[in-house]
Amino acid sequence: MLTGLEEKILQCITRYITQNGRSPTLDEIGQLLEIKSKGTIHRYIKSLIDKGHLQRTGRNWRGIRLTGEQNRRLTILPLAGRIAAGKPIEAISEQCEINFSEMLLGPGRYVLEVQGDSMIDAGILDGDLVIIRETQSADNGDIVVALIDNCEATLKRLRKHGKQVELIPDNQSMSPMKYSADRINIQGVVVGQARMY
Amino acid sequence: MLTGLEEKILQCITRYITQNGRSPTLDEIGQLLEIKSKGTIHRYIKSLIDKGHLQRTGRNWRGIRLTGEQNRRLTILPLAGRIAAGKPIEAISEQCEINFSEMLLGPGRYVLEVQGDSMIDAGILDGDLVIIRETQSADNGDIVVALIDNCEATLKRLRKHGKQVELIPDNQSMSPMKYSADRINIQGVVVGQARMY
DNA sequence: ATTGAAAGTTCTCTTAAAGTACTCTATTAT
DNA sequence: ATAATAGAGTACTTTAAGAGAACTTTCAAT
Repeated sequence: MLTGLEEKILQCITRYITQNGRSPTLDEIGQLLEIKSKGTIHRYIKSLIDKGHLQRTGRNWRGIRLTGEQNRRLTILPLAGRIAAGKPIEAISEQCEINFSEMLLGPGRYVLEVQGDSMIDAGILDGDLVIIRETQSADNGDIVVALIDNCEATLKRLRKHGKQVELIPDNQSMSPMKYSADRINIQGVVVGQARMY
Repeated sequence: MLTGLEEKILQCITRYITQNGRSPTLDEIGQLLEIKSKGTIHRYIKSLIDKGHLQRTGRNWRGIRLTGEQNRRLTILPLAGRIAAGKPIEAISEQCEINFSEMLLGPGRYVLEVQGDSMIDAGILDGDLVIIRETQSADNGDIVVALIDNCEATLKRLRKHGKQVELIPDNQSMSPMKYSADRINIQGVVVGQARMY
């Protein structure tokens, strides 16, 4: 069980890490909580480590880590339910959490900002972010980052016809384009899409 | 765990490589970061190599490579650039990272799975996830989770007209609905949207 | 092939900042 | 009264960061 101060310090550290990407120093914690003595802070950090809520990486500065339990909270949000027009929110029983790290993490992931409306029917709007997994190969129907003639890059849906490759915009007012396979270089496939309001 | 300088040097190298296509010399890094001693730079390059964030190709000049390991950070992904149909990927120099934790974290965040097509013109499709920030108040134009008569919940765009509240679906084939303000309860606003493929 | 400038490597020395280990005191609940 | 919690403060150790000297290696011009 945590005491009041332990709780406050743990929250403070969690917030600091999520905001700044690295852990705070003792003095910074002290400033945030208006505690003047870093000796005090240190004592409670230590008891939090003993209780298993924090870890320490070596003796480095800013070497406080959250334990796995808390770390998971960073990319997991509660999935409250389904929402549809005109119905109460339908509570979900089985899977009650959404883990974004599956989408975000992994080797060769990076983000592109989408410009233009060529994928609008797939719900990818101008300004959206797409998360790309680097790969040279892709399946039919995948949305891919394709390099045409080693020069132009574009985001389109892929369809292969033998030695022909078709790049299909998901936009009714645009037409698909066909290329011979050797002109097209797949750079990656879209594994996620996100938008912030 | 990276120290402040290690972090700065890694960022500096990444930016230099994306801008110039080759890695910088120690002195160039020193100039960019206003560090006079290349011995210092070298020390941190070395520890970055030890920690697996950089590689060295033989003993050539400008022989530093990125490993991609640094992309693994929790909710921060590199923003590689903008992509538009028919143009090369436009490299982004200023902000080269996207921090998803801003969207995902914070008090009172939860996720709903969207059912139906009522917000399709806003790029929110059936099956998408929306990240909600709990709040009772919202501004005109916000997409909100609204509770009608304490019974039905719905995801709509909000417009207030005095004591009237309009809930507008972003779907041309559906019509807005007006309610008196006391029948509507705002439960939260959409702060993000995500889709996984 | 030689050579000199540029780049990289390996040290030592220094300073400021951060972490650790204590002691002492005050408050509060049991 | 006693124990648990909370805080101040002091002294000390360790780490991060930087300067700079001395050295080796690489590269390109001759």
